Amino acid sequence: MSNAPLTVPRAPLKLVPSPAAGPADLHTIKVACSSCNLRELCMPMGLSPDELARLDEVVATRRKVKRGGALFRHGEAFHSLFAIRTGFFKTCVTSEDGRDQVTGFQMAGEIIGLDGIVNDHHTCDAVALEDAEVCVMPFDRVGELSREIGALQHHVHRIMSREIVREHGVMLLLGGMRAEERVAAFLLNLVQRLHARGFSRSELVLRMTREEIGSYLGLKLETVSRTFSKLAEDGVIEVRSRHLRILDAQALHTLVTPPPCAQ
Amino acid sequence: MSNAPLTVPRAPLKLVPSPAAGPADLHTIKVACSSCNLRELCMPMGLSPDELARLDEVVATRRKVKRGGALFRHGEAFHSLFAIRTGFFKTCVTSEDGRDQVTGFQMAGEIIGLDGIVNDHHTCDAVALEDAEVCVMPFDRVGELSREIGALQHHVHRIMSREIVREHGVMLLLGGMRAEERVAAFLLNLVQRLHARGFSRSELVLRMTREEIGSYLGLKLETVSRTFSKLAEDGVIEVRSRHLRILDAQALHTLVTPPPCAQ
DNA sequence: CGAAAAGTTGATTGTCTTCAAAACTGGTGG
DNA sequence: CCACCAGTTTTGAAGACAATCAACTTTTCG
Repeated sequence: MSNAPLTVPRAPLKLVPSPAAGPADLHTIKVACSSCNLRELCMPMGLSPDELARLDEVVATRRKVKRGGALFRHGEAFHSLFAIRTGFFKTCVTSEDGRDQVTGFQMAGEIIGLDGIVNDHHTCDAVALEDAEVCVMPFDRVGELSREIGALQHHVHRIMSREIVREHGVMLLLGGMRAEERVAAFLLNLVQRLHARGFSRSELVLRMTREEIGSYLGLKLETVSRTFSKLAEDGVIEVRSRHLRILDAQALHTLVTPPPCAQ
Repeated sequence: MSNAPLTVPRAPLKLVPSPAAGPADLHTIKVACSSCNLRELCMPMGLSPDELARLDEVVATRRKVKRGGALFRHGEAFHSLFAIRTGFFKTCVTSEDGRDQVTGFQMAGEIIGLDGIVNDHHTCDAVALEDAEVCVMPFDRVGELSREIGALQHHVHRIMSREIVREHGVMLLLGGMRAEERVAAFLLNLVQRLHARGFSRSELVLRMTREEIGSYLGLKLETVSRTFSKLAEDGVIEVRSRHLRILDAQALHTLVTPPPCAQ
């Protein structure tokens, strides 16, 4: 089996390379995964040229989603997985009594829609937090091609497994951490993923509101705001509305992983 | 307070059908999924006789795990998925600083080990809460057969998707519910799954400690205990150590889904 | 520009945790 | 068979943390 490193160090990709689509209708444009610079984020590696060419068959179309718009909503029929090309999404589940819980924030190269497989219906909403574009990958086609390309099959399994492991991490966070630790873990995770995509290791723009962060972290928006202020006071971060700079990454790490004696 | 003894009949229905194994070493016995009465829980349905026969190739061996023993631990190499034949497991993740979080409780017919796929290493521990037996399904073999049997491929996808959706539910619970709601949701989920396996709809034996319940629900063990006591006081449940009876399922449901006005 | 949305901050309340002690359970060996 | 012991569970009292309520400021966007 591949002994790729556990955390995949990604070369700083230059993202959002002006799709150069021209005036044609984007919804019908054929997109070549084989020439997409996000490939290494959402597609398997080490394919033969032939397999690479076949991979292009997976993506049927692209689809644009305006900021605030939904890529899918819970209850809708499930047909496709979506690979984010540009933009930023949140996914959230809604309980029967109307409570809302953000289950994740997704960015370029990540796959959403996995929740819909089990019952052929989406069980959460995927909402764009900024104008976005996704690759539509009909799940039937993914399945067919998986049967022929072993690497793709394994890749699909890995993506789903990764999501399960990610959610374990969120459960750890929600289950036992205090507000400051949650926020620190959130920021570190976000900036790490952004850095893997070629962005700064210390500066980021929050695409979501305090309320959405709070929902994700199991906190109220006031608590998120207060925690930001506290961290800023301590010189750990610098916040100006949605622009955030990490001044002391080490301090954030220490917050997430307090020394055993310090508890 | 306690009138009738809270004894839960072991598998009144079809489960655990006297393995008919004979004296041979169980670890080398070939188990036929095609004749396993848990098949409908862990295997796809609607297969042809031929496919059914081939399915038997998936399970290599069985493995017994004593109460308190680990089926696998985080860090161990991943080779196989496990289908629980008998017994009861918990899975838990451990953060760097030693914090522990139970991520789920698993019973007969459920699949564990999915977390190991992404990095070829398990990321959580699976510990038996009572003597247990599992079917060992080498993941390579699952993959191979999936390529040939479409229904199996889809089934694997569904199982992983189901786990993702389940975890969404846990996030909803951990993110926003109060102690009483969490405990109510936990009990309803547990008894529902037990009922699907032929057990009582209202009586159950908790295989885990208050502390393990608390870890799963993001509460301290004292809070779990207090909440049980409170629910018992209110006549919603009856608890005697690990034997529990649900007296008012409707009340539990109402707790989990409070009327919109009660926000 | 002006209204609405988002964010900040303070005061107070409520829920859960923490600390502590006692009671119970189930298993073991005398 | 019973006594005993460790682990588990219950319960009480006090304290901590985040939620809530509220007022105000800033930012965003039509």
